[in-house]
Amino acid sequence: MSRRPKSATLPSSDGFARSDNRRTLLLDEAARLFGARGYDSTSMRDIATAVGMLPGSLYYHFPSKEDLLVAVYTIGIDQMQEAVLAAVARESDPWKRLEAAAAAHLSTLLDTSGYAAAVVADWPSPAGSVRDQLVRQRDRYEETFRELVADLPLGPHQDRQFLRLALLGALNWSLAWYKSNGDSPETIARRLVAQFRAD
Amino acid sequence: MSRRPKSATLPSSDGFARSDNRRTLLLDEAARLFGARGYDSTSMRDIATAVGMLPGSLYYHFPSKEDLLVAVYTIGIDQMQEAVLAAVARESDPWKRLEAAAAAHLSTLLDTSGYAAAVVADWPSPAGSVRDQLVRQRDRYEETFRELVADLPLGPHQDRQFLRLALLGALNWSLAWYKSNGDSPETIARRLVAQFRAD
DNA sequence: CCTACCGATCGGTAGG
DNA sequence: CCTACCGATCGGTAGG
Repeated sequence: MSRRPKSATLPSSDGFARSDNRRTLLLDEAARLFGARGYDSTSMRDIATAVGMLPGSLYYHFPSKEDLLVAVYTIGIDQMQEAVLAAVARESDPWKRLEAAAAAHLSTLLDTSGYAAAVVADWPSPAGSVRDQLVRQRDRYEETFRELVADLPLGPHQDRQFLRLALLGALNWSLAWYKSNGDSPETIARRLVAQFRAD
Repeated sequence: MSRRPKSATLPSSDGFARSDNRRTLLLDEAARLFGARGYDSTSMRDIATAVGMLPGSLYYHFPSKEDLLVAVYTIGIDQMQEAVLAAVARESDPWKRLEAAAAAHLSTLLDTSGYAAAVVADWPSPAGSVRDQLVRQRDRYEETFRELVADLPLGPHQDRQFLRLALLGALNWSLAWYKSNGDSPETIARRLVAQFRAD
């Protein structure tokens, strides 16, 4: 459940630590590219160039492109989960808790690292054998939002299932229109959540 | 502003009409594949196979894959625009108008033809020279929603810009979770809109 | 992690 | 719209 491969902080005096630093760099660049262009539109050569390796060398670290995606995806989900849980723990009012969760979700999603963006950008995409595994990770993450919505006092037209779907859609779709020169992700998240407040 | 290339309804007794039927079939299959898998993940060979041509033959109808996307995209936007305007014209209450627009948007988006789905699935993607053209078409379409939201009586926490962004996000993101065996697109759209009603 | 390479697939074209 | 083909690029591998 750590955000980054743990050994990235080891001393670099031996081959193992250096190898791990390269692995971390590789993951970072893969996340950035998958997050910005999507899995299918990113080639192993793109990643190799970004990280300063030759294409074949990537396979020393990951057996396939799909395995690389799974690693990025898992870190991305963990980052969001960790950020949301930490943010929610500081609040007690149900709407304030949801606001905090949305702000954490969005600032992780829109940060430049791209790990969380890779998760959202490739939401339905990878049709291969890893698909079920990725979907399960997402479902587990969304469970937190289900619980947050369960505590909300609702207006007469609202229901919990579609409030959750509408909110997550509003948040995730911001990837399509967000420009980093305007409101901060936190501000955007709070203003999006505000549209669902009936009181 | 027609939904389909007009000549698809011409008699098939000469070469021109037959050629146009093939062109329409080609567009239909391209839309279905772009909508389901996205532009980058669909090859010209996929489309050729679906339409029963050889790969090189596609270039008799469209000079490039990008031109094919632009044609699909334009039809997709036109379909949504037409459906929304027709639906809105039947209502006068502001919320009922927005509901009707959302229902029209979503049933076009989730129908099996894939034209509108191709628009939404490749929202940020095509980075090439056609990008600006596609973005302009979308912006024009979203103008209708801007006007619909302008007529709404709002709650104390709401504002028109973010209500529009949140609603369109909630609607478009349904592509990520919609399964055709549950609620109808119209029902889903109305329930999503209901989450924003403060009264 | 590099060298050197593989077969498959990609968008696209000339000529008919 | 087919035949026949192009150079470029793809994910991936053997051997060191």
